[in-house]
Amino acid sequence: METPTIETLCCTPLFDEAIGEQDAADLAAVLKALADPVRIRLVSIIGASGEACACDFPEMLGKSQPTVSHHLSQLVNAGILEREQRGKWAWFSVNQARVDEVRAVLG
Amino acid sequence: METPTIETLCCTPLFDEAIGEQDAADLAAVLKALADPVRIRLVSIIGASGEACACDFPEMLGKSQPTVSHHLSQLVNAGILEREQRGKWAWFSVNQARVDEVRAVLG
DNA sequence: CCGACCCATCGACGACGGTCGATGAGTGAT
DNA sequence: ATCACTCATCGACCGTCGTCGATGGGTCGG
Repeated sequence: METPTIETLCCTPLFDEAIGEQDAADLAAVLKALADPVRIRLVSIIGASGEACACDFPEMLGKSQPTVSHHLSQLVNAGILEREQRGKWAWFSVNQARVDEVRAVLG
Repeated sequence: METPTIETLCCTPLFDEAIGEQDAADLAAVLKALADPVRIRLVSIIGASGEACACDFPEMLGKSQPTVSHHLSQLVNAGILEREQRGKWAWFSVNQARVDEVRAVLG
């Protein structure tokens, strides 16, 4: 060995990797879907109400209808919301299992 | 009243607001700090190791030193990591209380 | 069949975020 | 004092994201 100096003493005992690179990317994707004020309020309102149709959100949130639709899509794609079409209206509910999944990883 | 038609039947019983607008913004800020693959791996490694100095991260993560420093700052600003200077080295540890805070909101 | 309504998609724009090379402040050893 | 080393900050680049107006596909009532 070539004369080990002080820098080899810094931090050798480091857990190599607690979470895999792929798992980290997957978790980041879900968290990114939640990391927006509008989307948090959407999940909060829908969760508290059990289910809700999209028609009320633009006024409640002060956002345009396309913007709300965009956010709802993000949440559905991330598996956080479920979407169900009822005639003219689109109804949404929270996929609690998915939320619990995230909570579990943080523990 | 002006002849209530079918659209008034859509979704009147809606919880007005489960989470405040300000609280939503605050929570979004913390989640945004976590919503990145590199930062998740950082928190994971540091959490599993108890504490860790910044010197090993560039090689472990395959990212440049400025990039790692940038991500560590984000996490410290969000209150997720604690920073402690020890001579030349900067040591980081996980603020578990902050993480539990997030977990609690998701429940 | 036609008009009204709900909602997703598209296109565009401005703002934000991750990344890196270069630089500088601070520390410790010689 | 000088040098080597660690790490934060700066400036720049470019991709991503939140937002909205306009458009279009579906659904219901008349």
